[in-house]
Amino acid sequence: MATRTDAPTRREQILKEAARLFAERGFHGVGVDEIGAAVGISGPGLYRHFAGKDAMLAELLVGISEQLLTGAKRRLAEAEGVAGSGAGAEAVLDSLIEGHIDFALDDRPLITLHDRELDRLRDADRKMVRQLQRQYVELWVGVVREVYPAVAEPSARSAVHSVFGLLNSTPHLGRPGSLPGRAVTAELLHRMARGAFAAVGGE
Amino acid sequence: MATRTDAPTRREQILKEAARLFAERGFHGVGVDEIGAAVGISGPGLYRHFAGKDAMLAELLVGISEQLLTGAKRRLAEAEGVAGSGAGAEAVLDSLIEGHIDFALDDRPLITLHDRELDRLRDADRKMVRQLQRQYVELWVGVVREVYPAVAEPSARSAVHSVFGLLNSTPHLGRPGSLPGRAVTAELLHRMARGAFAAVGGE
DNA sequence: CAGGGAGGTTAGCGGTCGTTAACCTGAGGG
DNA sequence: CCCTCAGGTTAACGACCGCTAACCTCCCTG
Repeated sequence: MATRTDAPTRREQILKEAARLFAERGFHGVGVDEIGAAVGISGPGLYRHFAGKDAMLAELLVGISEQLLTGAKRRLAEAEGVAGSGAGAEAVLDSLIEGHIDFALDDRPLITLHDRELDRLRDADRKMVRQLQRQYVELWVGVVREVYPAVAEPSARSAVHSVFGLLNSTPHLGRPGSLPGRAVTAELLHRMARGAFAAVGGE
Repeated sequence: MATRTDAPTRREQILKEAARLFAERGFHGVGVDEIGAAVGISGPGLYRHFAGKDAMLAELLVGISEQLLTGAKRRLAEAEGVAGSGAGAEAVLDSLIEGHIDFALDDRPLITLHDRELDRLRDADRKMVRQLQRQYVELWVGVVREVYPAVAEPSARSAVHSVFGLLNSTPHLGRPGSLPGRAVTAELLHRMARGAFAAVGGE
């Protein structure tokens, strides 16, 4: 599956810089000239690679949602391949949390965009992103209810959304340098997420 | 101190509608004409009440920050008036959580703005908001470390930010109608917040 | 009853932004 | 050696947006 070690294509450069700028100043707060300047070309040159500013945001958001969902499905399948059921659920939940934390720590601008600029999309794109997000949430809900069978579905769904809020708080934790180390932060977030779920499950 | 039961002034109407619109479409995504239309006047009429669009956002964000900090200080003082120390810390933390949840549930647009549009402020306003936010965080950190003395300060601060992320997830919990009831949601969030802190404190 | 301020209105200016048009250039292939 | 085409460039257009100017109309008050 050829993990990409190639140099990034121009398209990828643009997407990365656009994500950073959108996260910093908001979709409407960034001009196409700035995005172009960030990759060394100027303004309208972007239109050789994207149909428009909207298309960049759409590709970013759809990409994020797909990546999250695909990763979660893979983790679920891997863990179910090992054990039959029961005790495995805890491990799956841990794996989901770990995956989400990796994403939140490594792609902070994307995490920021993910729940901030969704409404700027054209209808078709927004529906697609919403659907992917819903699938991701429902996957978590299923695992959570397997670990804590006493929790009703609406509560589980609220709990999942709230834990996402917790995990997605990484952009507020100070710039990468000031953190006490990536591994320590990841461990802290992981424990808090488990603690939050446990508080719902342990009536 | 005359708890306001009066009809809302025009200024307050404008601020409320502006908050809603800013939260829905972002600061740059809303025009002054739309804000005016939302309160029944049109466009430039707003300038009889505010110096400009920026001033509305500034007043909103400073107001939120002051309200949060003031409420937290009051709760801290009240609880310290009752008990001397020790066992009271738990009660103070519960009170802080309760206050933050009330705010997150009752003023969702403001919660959304609070961590989303801060960068659109003029330097002076942004510094003031940041300072108020910092005081609020530090107040929480102090209480958390009183309840869980084993937690180092940087961890406590990260934990507080993350719990804010958890509590501020209310805008993602579905529109007010679909919630299982305000009291139930508040209880759920409260338990999750306590569970998250406990997971950090109970090594 | 004069007058003045509070709170509106519409017209319009200046700047910015997304997008298109027209043109240029260098590398690869027949 | 020419042709093509990917990937740039600058100029410019049309729309929109924040804000000001100029004006109007009540309502209160001396």
